[in-house]
Amino acid sequence: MPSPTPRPRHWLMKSEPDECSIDDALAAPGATVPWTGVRNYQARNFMRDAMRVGDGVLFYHSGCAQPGVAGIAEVASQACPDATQFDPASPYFDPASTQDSPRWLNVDVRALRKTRLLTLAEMRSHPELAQMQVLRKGNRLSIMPVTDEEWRFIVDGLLGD
DNA sequence: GCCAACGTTGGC
DNA sequence: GCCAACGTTGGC
Repeated sequence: MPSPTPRPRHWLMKSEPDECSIDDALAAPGATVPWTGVRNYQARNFMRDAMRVGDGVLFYHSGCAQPGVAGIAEVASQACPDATQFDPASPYFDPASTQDSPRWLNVDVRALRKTRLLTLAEMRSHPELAQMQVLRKGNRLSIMPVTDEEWRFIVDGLLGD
């Protein structure tokens, strides 16, 4: 029998630093923030079906002048209904979602440390990272798995500085 | 179920 | 601000 693909244990999660930077996350109570506002089914399903507490997270700054990995974090909760979908004042309000059957979920993410910025350009320069999903043209997913090898390469590199 | 239109993402 | 890529919507 073919062995099933193991569950990813590491993730890359994008955040716009204007909204929540690694500094903001580290300054939050318990250095933990609810990862609300995900409105993409594939990203939601990663949180719902594959993430486990303790999984490693590359905290990635997107939609800014200097995109790249800005810190290391970990998954700190299971996926629960995202409260912002029920808040008409929120930009993430989803009038089609109901309390009985919430459409959107979020995990909590605990920031562990800020690192030097590993820029997209630098990531592209490393053959070891060439297969990373975040480097693919047209990539728009805000949450994606990172392989054990990619995780080790990046974390060792960042923490070795 | 197809597919065009539309909106959003995100790097540059 | 531009534009490529892609997800979603809605008419048919």
